[in-house]
Amino acid sequence: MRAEAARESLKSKGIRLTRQRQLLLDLLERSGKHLDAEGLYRLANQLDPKLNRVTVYRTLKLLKEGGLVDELDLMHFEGDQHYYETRSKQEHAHVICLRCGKVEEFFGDPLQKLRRQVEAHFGFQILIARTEIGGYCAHCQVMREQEMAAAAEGKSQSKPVA
Amino acid sequence: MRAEAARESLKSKGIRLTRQRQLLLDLLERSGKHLDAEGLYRLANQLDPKLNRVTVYRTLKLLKEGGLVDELDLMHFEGDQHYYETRSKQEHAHVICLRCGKVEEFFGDPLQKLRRQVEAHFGFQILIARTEIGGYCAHCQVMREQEMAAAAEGKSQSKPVA
DNA sequence: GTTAGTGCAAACCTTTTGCAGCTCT
DNA sequence: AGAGCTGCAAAAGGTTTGCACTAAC
Repeated sequence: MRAEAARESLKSKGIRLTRQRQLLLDLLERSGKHLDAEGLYRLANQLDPKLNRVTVYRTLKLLKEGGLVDELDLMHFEGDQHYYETRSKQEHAHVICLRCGKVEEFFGDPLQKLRRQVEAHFGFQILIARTEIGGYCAHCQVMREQEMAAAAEGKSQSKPVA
Repeated sequence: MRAEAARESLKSKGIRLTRQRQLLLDLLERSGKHLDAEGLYRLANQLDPKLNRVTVYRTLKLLKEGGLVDELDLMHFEGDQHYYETRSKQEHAHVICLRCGKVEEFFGDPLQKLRRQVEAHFGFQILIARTEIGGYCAHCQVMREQEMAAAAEGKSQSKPVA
């Protein structure tokens, strides 16, 4: 259904819906989100071993320019690559745990309010908005405390606490 | 004043305040914000021709890890480099015009509200938050309309509007 | 005097480009 | 037929690393 819309959108711009592009678009929509170019390439390459990494980059660029996918950085948790997600849902922020890498999505009115205020305040026409939040998830906050305690103990090994 | 705090913060971590680091920190604080590594390098290099690009990268990494500077992407308007600003002011969003590249800063309560909601909703401990908004500034909206009109006319040159 | 930091060169990773051949329409 | 697209190889842009030398504490 979503895929249909995408296809229409591309066709209307005189962009060819080749076998490779269908594959990539499908994978982006199906597979859990936040794939980077390399990840998408690996998935695609399993299904079509001839498909080239360059085609992935070119297709992602195309979809991004066409407004069909959004580009994310996810706080560069793993490196400097970009991640992509289909522009399906409502606007949301990405919340990334800097310890375990888990990504949560947050929907909420502050995002819409922010958008409206920026438009009003600057007379700005918003095309893309991206909010990324980094920190520690509930689980990793606990883990970190343990890690810190362990590290402190390790340090005072030769001079144990009285 | 700000510089002092930064120096203290570094010293307390046993990090040496070398000539190069002082220079870079000063430049980051003085010069208008949103410098990327290369821009900072060029500024620094004029004052100390021996200072190496690598030192800039290493120092930026250090300052980022120490929470003294924030890293921005600015929607990758000019490329895939990162930009840096000292963590002086209150939290703000960056609003980037995708035509002229101008960067505005937006302060406003939606940002704090968002932060509080995310913390409450996920039990998340936020370390960094980044909001970047891309689109067209008031001025460029007008320019774009003119450009579009001109382009349309160019296209229909051989077949002018009746 | 130690330990941390610098400079230099070279490597690295991600992404882009040039070009010849292939493929949709 | 012809514009658009792909694959391959090679280059580019941004950043990191290994190592010997230097400087801060």
